[in-house]
Amino acid sequence: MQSDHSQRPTLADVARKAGVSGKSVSRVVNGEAYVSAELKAKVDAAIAELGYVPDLAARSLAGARSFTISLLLDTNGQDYVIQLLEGAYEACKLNSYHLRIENLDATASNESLLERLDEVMRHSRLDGFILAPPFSDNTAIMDWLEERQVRFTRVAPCIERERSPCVFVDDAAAAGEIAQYLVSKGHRRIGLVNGSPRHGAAIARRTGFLDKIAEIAPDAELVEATGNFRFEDGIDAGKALLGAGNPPTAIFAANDRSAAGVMNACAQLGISVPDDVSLCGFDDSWLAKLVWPYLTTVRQPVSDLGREAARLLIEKDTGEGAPKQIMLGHSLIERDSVRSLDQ
Amino acid sequence: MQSDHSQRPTLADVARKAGVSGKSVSRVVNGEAYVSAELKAKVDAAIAELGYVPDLAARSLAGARSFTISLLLDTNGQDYVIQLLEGAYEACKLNSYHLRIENLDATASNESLLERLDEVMRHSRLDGFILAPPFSDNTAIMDWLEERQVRFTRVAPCIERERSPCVFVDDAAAAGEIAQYLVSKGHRRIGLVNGSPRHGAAIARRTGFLDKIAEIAPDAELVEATGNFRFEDGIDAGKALLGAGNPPTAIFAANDRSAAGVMNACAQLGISVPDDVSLCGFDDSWLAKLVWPYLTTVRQPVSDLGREAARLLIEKDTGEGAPKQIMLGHSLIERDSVRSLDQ
DNA sequence: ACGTCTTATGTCAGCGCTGTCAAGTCAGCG
DNA sequence: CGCTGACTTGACAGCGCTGACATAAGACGT
Repeated sequence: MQSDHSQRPTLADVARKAGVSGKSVSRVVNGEAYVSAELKAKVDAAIAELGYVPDLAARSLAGARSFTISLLLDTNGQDYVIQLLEGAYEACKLNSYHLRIENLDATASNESLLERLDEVMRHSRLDGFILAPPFSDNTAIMDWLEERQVRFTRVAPCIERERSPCVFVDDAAAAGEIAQYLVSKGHRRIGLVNGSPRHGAAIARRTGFLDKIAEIAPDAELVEATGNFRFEDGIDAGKALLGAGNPPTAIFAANDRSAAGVMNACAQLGISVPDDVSLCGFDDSWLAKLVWPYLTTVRQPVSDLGREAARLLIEKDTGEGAPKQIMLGHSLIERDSVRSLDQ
Repeated sequence: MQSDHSQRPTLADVARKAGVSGKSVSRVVNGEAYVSAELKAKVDAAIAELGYVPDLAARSLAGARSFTISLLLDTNGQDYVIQLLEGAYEACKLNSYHLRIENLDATASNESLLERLDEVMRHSRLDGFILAPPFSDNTAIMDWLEERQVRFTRVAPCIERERSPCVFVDDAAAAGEIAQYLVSKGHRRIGLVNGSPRHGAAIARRTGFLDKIAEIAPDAELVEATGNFRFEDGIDAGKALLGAGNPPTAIFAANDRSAAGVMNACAQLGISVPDDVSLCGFDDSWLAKLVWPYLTTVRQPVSDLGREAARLLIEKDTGEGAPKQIMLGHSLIERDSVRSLDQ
């Protein structure tokens, strides 16, 4: 019944076909040193012919590595989660790794987070962790991991970037570009909807925005509103900013979600975007095209962030002198929510 | 260096502590038959004391099962993906299973889908698949899987439900409830924004809605618009429905996303929701609370669907006479996008 | 010519578990 | 009272791979 039990060729099959020892095949597969080009060629040929794929279970049982990494994130209300996942998965697939998702509640106490982590660790062998925001800035988790000598990489950390391999975008520069863009469109009275003070990224975006404005248009008026990255915050901020006298001609919201909120406030107030007020978001999440007009925003290469973070973790062995901190580029996505005042 | 190499207790440790053979521990862990209560008690005590957790890698290497299942879905534009994932993950975690995500492009040809599946199968041992929409209605995939005797369960299938274990909600009944609700609010001129004809669910929703209207308010006027579940479709449909003379007083869109599109069309047309037109969506996805006013919609217990689908797959052994087709309840979520005409 | 180091390949045990088979125990039964 | 068959437990090989170690063949220095 189970005799057909997966015809998958084994390492031994490859060895037989190539006329070498099993260990040699293993060496080739793992890219170990001291393998002659000739032997490698023979083995590679046999592998290709048989369509051999190493068995993960056997590898992790026999060796020190588990070929499994874990992604720590909070799916709650985060629009980039899927893209992050996609990127990380891709990198894992490419390297024959498993990816485990660990969905934690970012608002939970550090103790309960660590407890959960402990549970995770004792339930499966893990080669390392990817820390997604806001865990990428959680020093308690980093301490805990380091203490246990567990490797980890971080996505979009804002603090202690040299503490681990990490990938990020330059939030401040990106926000600065938005500032530059709005100023170039003639805006001089600008509203700013801030993000959660718990996210370092929110602070970087604010600072980058403000600094750039001060640099290129010191005469500009700025009005800030507090926020927390949520849709409702955007609504409130939008009402606060636009309901008062002398409203700004443009608003920059720290993420797309709160920008969508601002847009809704506009709809409620009978204000037209972009005719009456221009609007910029941040993230280029799927939300940016679920509002009308489509949102001008900054694209973060989120799936690339996920992919690179996974790659950094996986390639610890191979990756040698490569820089451990990777900054990825962002780009301003011009859509329809900003209008020029110069005409 | 690697001497501390995970203190995880092994089956042998448990056996020693309990004074029984390793095989007996294995029997208890796997809930096999022919184990005396006495032995089970001893073993359970030892397991608890040691905090023993079976090693997945060793289990799958030694046994026939891999303790890994795969979830086939298309993340593209689907708002329920994360919830589905969460549910499936939870069930897996609970049973010490691994979950692999396979993200396929639903618009690809069946050949390329099957090719991809083949690749997936030869790269990892898999105990089975969960087919999410629209793959849950793909007979080519089902044929292929059955041919290879690979087990699978389906989420929200619309055709051949008895063909495999599956979980679903009664789309037709849910749409009928929306119909009833709108009629009870006094609406008699109603618009319908249809979903993708490729999704069986879209057809069920339409039929359920129409049938119920015919039953309880045969005098009602219905206007249909084609759609494809997308935001843009909602915009187009909304404009078509509301731009013409004698517009409907209420609109039912086949999913939240296109409902959001309708809402945008309203904003563009200067039509107020719900004052000028009432609006219902379907899914209760995140989007329902990312529009203003919040969307009245039908909640599908998506994460439960995921969880149950995984459970059905995992418990094939244990689950005996249990029904293989599970229908989960839906519920109408009344928010702010519908108004009563009776006052 | 001989030891020594580097390179290249092979042998073999064993990771932690389960499948198979064997070996017991004990009830019921002719 | 011995025998069948349903239970209950254990011994042991081996899943597919890698780590540790052994071995062998040049390269090099003295």
